Amino acid sequence: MYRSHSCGQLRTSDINKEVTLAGWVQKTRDKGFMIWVDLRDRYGITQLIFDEERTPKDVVEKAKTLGREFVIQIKGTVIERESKNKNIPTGEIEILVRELNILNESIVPPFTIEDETDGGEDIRMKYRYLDIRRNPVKNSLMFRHQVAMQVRNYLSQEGFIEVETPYLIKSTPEGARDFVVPSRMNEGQFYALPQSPQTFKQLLMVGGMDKYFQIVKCFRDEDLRADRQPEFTQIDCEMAFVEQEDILNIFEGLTRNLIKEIKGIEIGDFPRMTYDEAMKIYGNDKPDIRFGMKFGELNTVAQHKDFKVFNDAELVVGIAVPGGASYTRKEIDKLIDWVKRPQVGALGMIYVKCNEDGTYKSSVDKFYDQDDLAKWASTTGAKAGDLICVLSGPTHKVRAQLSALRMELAERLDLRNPEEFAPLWVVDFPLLEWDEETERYHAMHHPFTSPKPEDIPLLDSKPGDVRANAYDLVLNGNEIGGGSIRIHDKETQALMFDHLGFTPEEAKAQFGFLMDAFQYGAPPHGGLAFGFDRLVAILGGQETIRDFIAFPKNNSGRDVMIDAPANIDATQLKELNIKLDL
RNA sequence: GGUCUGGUAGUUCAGUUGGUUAGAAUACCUGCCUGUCACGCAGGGGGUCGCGGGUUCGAGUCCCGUCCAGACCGCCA
Repeated sequence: MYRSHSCGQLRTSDINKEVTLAGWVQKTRDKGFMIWVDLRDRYGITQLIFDEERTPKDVVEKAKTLGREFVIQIKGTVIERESKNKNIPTGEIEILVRELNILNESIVPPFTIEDETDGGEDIRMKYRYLDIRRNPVKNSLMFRHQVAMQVRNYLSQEGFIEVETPYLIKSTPEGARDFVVPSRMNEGQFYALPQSPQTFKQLLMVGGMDKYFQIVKCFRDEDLRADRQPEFTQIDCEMAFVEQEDILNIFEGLTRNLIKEIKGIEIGDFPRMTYDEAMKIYGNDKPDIRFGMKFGELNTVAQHKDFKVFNDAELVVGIAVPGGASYTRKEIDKLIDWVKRPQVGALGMIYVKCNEDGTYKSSVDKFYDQDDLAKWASTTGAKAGDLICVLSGPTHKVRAQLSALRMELAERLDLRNPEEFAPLWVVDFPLLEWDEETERYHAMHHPFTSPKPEDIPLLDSKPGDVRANAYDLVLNGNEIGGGSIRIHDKETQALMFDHLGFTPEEAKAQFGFLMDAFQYGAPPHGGLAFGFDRLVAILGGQETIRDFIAFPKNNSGRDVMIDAPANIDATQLKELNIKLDL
């Protein structure tokens, strides 16, 4: 037996017990006459004491050789501390050591294994196994486990079955880039890793599984972000014999349960908003509704004067910044520079200070009088003391720009409280989206999403106006889930592929298996998938998902610890019939 | 593919207008220390200033290129 207790376990009630502990040396404090060692494991820290009067001499000598992160086992007696430490749970006791066994030594670690480490991101990723010994990372991984357990319990109780689907599947041109895997046994052919188990879960519905879920890895070969990894985990769900309303209710229940059980916060009915409303009010299909600063469209109250910039614009839109009237000229200029950065891309910004005395001072006083500006203020909901920021231009671009500004200002004004949770359903997404690059429509969600029946006549005349039975679950400005009611008959699916520019032959080659299945009594079905890493990070109050993933990739998609991806040798390439052209 | 920020001791960083032998904290090593717990005290070791080129009497500092890291835009059905 390596240990009788953990390092977080012993209390004053255990005094005089003979115990065996094992763990890592967090720190030694050698006072000469006495040596204290903080012994750490997953459960906590227990202080060991080596004393020149009470501890055998050879054991004291051995204790002097201990370094940070040595793995040791000790036998000793639990005693009461002479001076207690109120800051840790085990702070009233210590172990008077009788026997010390060094199980393994450690070279000096490259950074300190403490909550506030001295190590930067880079070095911690290279030595991730040391990083995981630290409380913040360890706790994040344990938190993830807790959320996963809650999800499994909830869905299982609701009658969902977890079914595994294959990772080696077929590449398809739709959607994100695939990671591909060469097949040795099938010369010149490749598998692809799934971007999601989408078609398989639909086939499970055809198979009568009725309620399916899976906590599953998905793979997308696209550039990374703080909240995006090339391999990530989804809570993938699908149900048969359901309408959109059923799905929203079930997964609203799951989300509400998670927030209650994990965070102890009760949340009522989730608000719902159409895609069109979200774009109009927040310029964004995943609005953060923890704070206001709603868009006010100003075309009717700003396009009647000689200000050409506004008159020529498709959309003139503003937001009220709480307390912004006190900004200095310099601060406002900096804000204007911020929206003019290439990442945001505005050509300029007009502002109106709403003074405390009820007057207005704007950067366009030459064109607009106090009555005009008062109308702007009422449209944007600006109060005395606020600053109205106004952008203009093509609708699509201006909304994105003002939305970026809204989020940036909320960040600066500290309006994004990570302990507050504001979920929101965004519904009625467009079915199709025009792609400038390929000059054709592509599916906004995916090609298996059903159009709203009443909009099907528009498919030929106004494809961009067709709405889908598609919905996203948004939490604090992040898309944490998305799904749709699927197409479940061959004819509609064929019609869809046709509108996406597939020839019938291409459709059959790519998705023939699905359309075949639809001919054998496919039930109406639909579902939803949560981004699990993101969900865990947000519940944990963090922006970045990396600390909730045990071994994440860096910005360039590399694992710096194992140094992957890497070259493979000539024999492997030959076996796979692959020649590199570099 | 693009924009921005950064790269100096094991680590986190400072380094002024280009000017003597590149600093601090922490970590590490040695010694001391009768209750430490961010222990304390004294001493010590530790640097190809990411890499390559250029300007200059002289470059950590200025210029060009390049590599790496991070944030973002594009991209992510």
